Amino acid sequence: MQLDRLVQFHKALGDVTRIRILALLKNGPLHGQALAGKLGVKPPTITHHISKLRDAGLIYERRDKNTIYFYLDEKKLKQNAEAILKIGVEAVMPVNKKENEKYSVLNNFFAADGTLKQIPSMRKKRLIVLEHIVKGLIPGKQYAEKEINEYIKRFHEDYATIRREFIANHYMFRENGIYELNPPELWGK
Amino acid sequence: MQLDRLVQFHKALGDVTRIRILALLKNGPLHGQALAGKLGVKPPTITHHISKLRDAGLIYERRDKNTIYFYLDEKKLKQNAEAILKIGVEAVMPVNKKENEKYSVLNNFFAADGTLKQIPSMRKKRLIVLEHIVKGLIPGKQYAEKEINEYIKRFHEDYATIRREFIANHYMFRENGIYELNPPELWGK
DNA sequence: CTTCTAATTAGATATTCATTTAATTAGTTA
DNA sequence: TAACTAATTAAATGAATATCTAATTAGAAG
Repeated sequence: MQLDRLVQFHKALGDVTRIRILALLKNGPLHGQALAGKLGVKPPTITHHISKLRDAGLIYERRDKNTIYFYLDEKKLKQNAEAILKIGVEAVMPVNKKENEKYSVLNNFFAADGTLKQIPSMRKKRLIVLEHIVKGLIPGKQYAEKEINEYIKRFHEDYATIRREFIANHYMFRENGIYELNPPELWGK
Repeated sequence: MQLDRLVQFHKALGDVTRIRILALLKNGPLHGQALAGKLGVKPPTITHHISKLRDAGLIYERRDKNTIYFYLDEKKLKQNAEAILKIGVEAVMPVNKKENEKYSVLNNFFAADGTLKQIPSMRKKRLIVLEHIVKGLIPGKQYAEKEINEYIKRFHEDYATIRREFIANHYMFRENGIYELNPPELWGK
């Protein structure tokens, strides 16, 4: 996933020692011992940090005798640094098509404060919205009609319509004026 | 220090949840509960992440009734994201004038592999170089002349000159052919 | 004044991670 | 082959940190 690469990149730069390594390598390649000396840390520490930077694709290396020179890949650095500016919600929110559709419907019909802006007229979208609302109710709990109305009003003023939809689409059932959730496999049927 | 700000910024983006928050806020402000819902985490988790993003200067907020809306500061985001591309060694290596001078002298006279390219003729610079070399010796330990020579040779072939400079500038003292470090307060006197 | 709601703080837990020393590997040179 | 050097790996330790539940605060509305 695109997202993980971004996180990895920023994690790689989220450390003083690594930023210093990076700044040093900007002036040209250096080998491990030189880095360790300049930064006042031990060689294994350099190995550790180098491997993180390498994993993030920011450096490459060339061997000369026993000495390995580390090079900064400035192009990759630039690419990654700018990636965060271009990222969009798609890259970051549920991936599969179904979930994605669900997400965009919810995004369209619910305001940022969680209230329902409008009841969808397309049945498919309406079901998505109903499911979202019904998820705030407790399975197995018995609700008086008044309770249900109050609950629904937190989302939308037309509680009567939504309450009827709950029943008609089998999200809930009613017995003697008491409402209760159906098991999820019946929802929307 | 400039460096710490950079680290803080990248640390702030080095986490999946925070990158997601950021991507969501790109489409406009959201409040805590909305973020928690969309991301599937609990409100305290949002508070936690928001405060990191806020500390990094990436978001600001506006209150409406009980609800606090978080806004992405896209300008700051851009500035910080690009800062890593512009950073130089100065920002990342010893800061105060004295240390800085030290650093550039060492950089000029030592090769990347740690060897001394040339013994400085200016006394001030020579002292910096001597101090650097002498720091590899163990305080309190007694060295035979041969050991000292061997040690110095790792830096420069003219070990005799450097060994004499050690004594003349009080980095070490000699007693019955045995060498030992002086305490640092005597160095260079 | 009481109740409600959104946000935050406190405290706990489990995980990640930077650093070190000691041991090992890989490659060079004699 | 043996001796050396630079780098890496292994293992240990201590600090930072992502998340949660439970308790608390701050503001709004009845």
